[in-house]
Amino acid sequence: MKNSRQNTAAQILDSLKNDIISGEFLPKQKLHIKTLKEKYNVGTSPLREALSQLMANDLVVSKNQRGFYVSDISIEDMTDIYQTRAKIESLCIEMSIDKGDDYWEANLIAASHRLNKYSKKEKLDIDEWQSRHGDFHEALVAGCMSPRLFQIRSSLIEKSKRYRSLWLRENVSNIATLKINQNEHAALMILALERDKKAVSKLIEEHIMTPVGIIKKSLSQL
Amino acid sequence: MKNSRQNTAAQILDSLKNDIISGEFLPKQKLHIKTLKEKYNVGTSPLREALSQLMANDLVVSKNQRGFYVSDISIEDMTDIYQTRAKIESLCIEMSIDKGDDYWEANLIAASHRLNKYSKKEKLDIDEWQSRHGDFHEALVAGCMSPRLFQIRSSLIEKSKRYRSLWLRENVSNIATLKINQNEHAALMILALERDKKAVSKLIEEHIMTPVGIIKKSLSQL
DNA sequence: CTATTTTAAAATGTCGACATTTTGACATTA
DNA sequence: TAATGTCAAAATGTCGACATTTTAAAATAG
Repeated sequence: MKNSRQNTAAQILDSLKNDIISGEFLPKQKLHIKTLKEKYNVGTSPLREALSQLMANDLVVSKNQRGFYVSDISIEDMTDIYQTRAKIESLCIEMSIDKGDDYWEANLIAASHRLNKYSKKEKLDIDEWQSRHGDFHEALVAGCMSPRLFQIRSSLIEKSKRYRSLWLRENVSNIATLKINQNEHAALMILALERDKKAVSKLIEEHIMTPVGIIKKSLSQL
Repeated sequence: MKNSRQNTAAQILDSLKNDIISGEFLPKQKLHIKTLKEKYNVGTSPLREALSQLMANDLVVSKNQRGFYVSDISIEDMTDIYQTRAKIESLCIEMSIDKGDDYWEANLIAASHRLNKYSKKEKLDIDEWQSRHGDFHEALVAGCMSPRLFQIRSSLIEKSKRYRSLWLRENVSNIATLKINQNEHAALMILALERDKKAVSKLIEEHIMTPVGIIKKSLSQL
């Protein structure tokens, strides 16, 4: 009963990824093979395999014969990621509007309803809110129907997670921000259903860029 | 004197990538660890590391405890990659037009000239042409200044290489196609310099989608 | 003759050991 | 004192062996 139906390498990959995104391992920090082996109770091979994949995900960098390091973060990188995310999201939505059918519309309305209801609650669990929020944005782009573009979108969302946690720390208790956010979500849905590509594009780009200012401040304080 | 200043894993990565893209390993083909170890004269660890990274690049897939396979190709996948590439390239160029300065313009003109001169030659080496062609398109998008977007662009070009080889096989001797191509290249440059975003966008998307029809035919004959 | 079970061969994924390279402290020299 | 050189300790990257799982061929039962 060693493996619950999964590779050791794959397990380590998840753990390491989470520990880097959550900030347990800090940017630029050295990742000593020996330490990691002890921490996760694994051998060399699966650990190095996981690190290899994290390299391809830009979360880890390696210098030849000089080991692995958590990749650095910076304001420039953060801005670039968010700008690119905004452009890609806009592209996805425009394609959704071109191709989306009745099911796309229905699912979008449903996801919007779920997010809206939850956002009005008194005591809200941040994880549940994040889940519904993610689902809403996914419903918006679901009509695009391009696996490769989705892959790019997911990858960018992953990359932005490291920075997003900074924004959440500042805004977890800030209800006002959430309300503004909620107005934007409502507007996004309406404009999408009206098939107003130009307007949705503009709004979604602004919407995604919202956290950038706050994260910038947080980063420059480090 | 074992390593000429590079990891074994990195060397294997390059070799394997090339051998998959060039078609030496066929789609869906099983990649036996033992065979690969003998072919490349390496041990288990660096080989598995290379395979891990190729997984992240979608050139290899792995089923748990059932080994590695060259990822499959299909008309749907090819179309999706090229469509996405077209959209991304269009995005890059629009940003270039927004941000490009005099140096961008000058480099674009230079790259265009180099491609143009070479395309008019009698006997042309396909590798040299490809190099100049790649440089021209890179010059077009160079003003965009987004590392992350470039990364996405490069990744898509890599992915399309497997299919592109089919197109080249059909058109390597077809001069007429090249001439049409050359007219488009000239038009692209002129429109870019005139900062006509709409027109460049439209043209570049068509330009990138050109090979799709031919590749489709080649693929359905397999 | 077909379907299930058994069994041996092959292949995968993991581990710990080893050789090579890097690092940083200490000694030597200018 | 600063700069250079030496050398041991630490860390990396690679290898081959081993345990576990999968495969597919032979044997058995229905």
